[in-house]
Amino acid sequence: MGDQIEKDALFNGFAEVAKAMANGRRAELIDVLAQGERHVEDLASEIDQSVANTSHHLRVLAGAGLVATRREGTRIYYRLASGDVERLWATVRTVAQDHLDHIDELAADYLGNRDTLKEISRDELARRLDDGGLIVIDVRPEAEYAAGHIAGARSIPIRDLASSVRNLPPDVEIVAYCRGTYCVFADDAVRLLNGRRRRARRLQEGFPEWRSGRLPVTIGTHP
Amino acid sequence: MGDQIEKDALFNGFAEVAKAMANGRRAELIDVLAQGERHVEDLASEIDQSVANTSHHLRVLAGAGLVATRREGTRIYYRLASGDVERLWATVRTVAQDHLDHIDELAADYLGNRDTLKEISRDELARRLDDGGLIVIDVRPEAEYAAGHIAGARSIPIRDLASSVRNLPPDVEIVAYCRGTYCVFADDAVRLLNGRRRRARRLQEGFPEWRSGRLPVTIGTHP
DNA sequence: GGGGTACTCAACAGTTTCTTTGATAAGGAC
DNA sequence: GTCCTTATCAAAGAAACTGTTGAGTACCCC
Repeated sequence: MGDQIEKDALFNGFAEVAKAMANGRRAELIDVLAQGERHVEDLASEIDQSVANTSHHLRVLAGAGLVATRREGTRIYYRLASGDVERLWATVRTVAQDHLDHIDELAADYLGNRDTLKEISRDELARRLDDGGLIVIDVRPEAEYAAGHIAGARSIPIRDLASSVRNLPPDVEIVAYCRGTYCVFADDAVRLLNGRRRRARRLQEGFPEWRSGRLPVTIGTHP
Repeated sequence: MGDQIEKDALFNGFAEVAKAMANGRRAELIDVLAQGERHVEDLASEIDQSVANTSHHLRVLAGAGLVATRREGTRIYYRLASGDVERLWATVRTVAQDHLDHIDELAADYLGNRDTLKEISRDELARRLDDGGLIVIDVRPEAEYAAGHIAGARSIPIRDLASSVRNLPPDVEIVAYCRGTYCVFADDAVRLLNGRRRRARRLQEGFPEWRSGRLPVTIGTHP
């Protein structure tokens, strides 16, 4: 017991988990899967990769135990293996944000300037949900809305928002949310709505944080 | 804003953090550094690698912002950059333990059979520290004891334990602790003590968990 | 059973990472 | 200033990883 080779093997085992996340495309997959389960073809188009490559990366994630699968006919649905994996991904983002010098710059390049965007915190939204006088829109792809969304939110994927603005009642404040702090959908939604002279704010966090905070969630699409 | 190339770059950034932990030797370094700061030569002998290779891995960790340094004469001391990094390492271990099929086997190979070893929880030890009637020994290397240890614990590195048993008062229960759940030092200590007909238990967690639980800690060696 | 869809597997070339070796820099002792 | 210790750097071969291509397998519908 306690010899060097076995110690190395054990720590290599721990490193396998990190290795599974150690690729940008796999990180994207985990970020998407944190929203809810999706099938392979869907995931491939989401991360803009070939199905074969996406499948390959998903197998790597499955090999490290980070994701699990379910078959439904010809489709295979992948999901995160547990809330621990979600927590791991959140911790990686936190450490990157706090300690990696250039992550702010990369985030700014991707997200653009957020200074002019109004925000609302999770807790404030939770309070004001009951009061009414507020419309919450989920601007993620429909599949993610179906897999779970903030109770009372309406699904308007960001691609459809421009053509759907007219259907939103005027003079009511709108809150848009998406996958999380590093997701651009809600930003784009608020910018678009502001351009149409609507009052709009962005939820600071995303759906995974809302769900893990045990705030009210609905699963499935409404009739 | 929001284009694919920039999105990929951002997620590659997040993946850098995971990549930094994605090597068994670097995982060992993080595990040792979670105990407190150490200099390079010391770390090299701890993980049984050349100084050059250890230095190389430490530069990788520093590049990802996971460790920070301090110079003291010719020595350079490395430490974890923050409690976030400690938390990240703990989360990786948790996920590996819960989701990686063969980690139990690897742990068993390294640690041996723990069935016959008595344990004590962190909370129970914290309660019984005040009562007395208990000796706590820190069986990690001296440098780790010096960097911080459980208040009231005595430093007896595992290598010195066999020759120091006679100095421990008889008929008093002994609690041994080390780096954490996957550290073998306390196991070996309890086995050795049991062999000498002493009552001994192993602290379930290690020093990092004790410290992050805000339980009483002392820094430095005693006169 | 035939044909189509959804996904995985195997092989391959290009790239990156790991460890070792030997050289170089920075600081302290004399 | 010279020598010694400590740590980093540079180069190089071996090993592992990435993304693509084309073949193969599982399931469904007819």
